[in-house]
Amino acid sequence: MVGYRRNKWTAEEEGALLAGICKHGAGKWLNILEDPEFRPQLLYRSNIDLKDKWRNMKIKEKSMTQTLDSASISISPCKDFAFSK
Amino acid sequence: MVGYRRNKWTAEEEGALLAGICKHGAGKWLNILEDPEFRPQLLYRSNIDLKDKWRNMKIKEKSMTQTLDSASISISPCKDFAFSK
DNA sequence: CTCTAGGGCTAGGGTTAA
DNA sequence: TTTAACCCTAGCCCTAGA
Repeated sequence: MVGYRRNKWTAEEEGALLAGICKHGAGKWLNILEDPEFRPQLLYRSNIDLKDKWRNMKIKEKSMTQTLDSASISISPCKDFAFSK
Repeated sequence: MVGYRRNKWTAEEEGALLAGICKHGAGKWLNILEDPEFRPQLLYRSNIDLKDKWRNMKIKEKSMTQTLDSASISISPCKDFAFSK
């Protein structure tokens, strides 16, 4: 379509997504979107966008795993986020 | 949820569902499931699964209808199945 | 309470822009 | 060629009403 452009994810959006996953769980995309805690940062994203982004982030992480393993480093997806239950 | 996987329908399962519908009628999902004639092929399906699959099959058929119409072809859902009343 | 009907949402394969 | 972003839709969930 004319004027169409891809919308790249910002660091802020990624942070809101990760925090949302930690709070609601992966797969609860609409819950994350509707949470007042994350909605402001994710206004221009759909639940499908969240799902697709999480998949891409997991792929990226997986491609880094071997490097991290060899350095004895492990990642905890939620350790950097504080949120209300 | 953890460990969750999609369960794609096999040709055998679809055949059992169609034969079950021809024998018991669409909507009689539990009757179909409990029929010894079809239960073996549908062991890992719920009555809700049957309902959802039938809906999807109807959607597929509808999307083919125009093509078939233009070729003057009609489909009889039960013609390929023999069963005991 | 159980079962079905139909709307709603997700998972994963597929496609495309860059 | 690679891949993040986006599309398609079968499969699964939620729940009102019978």
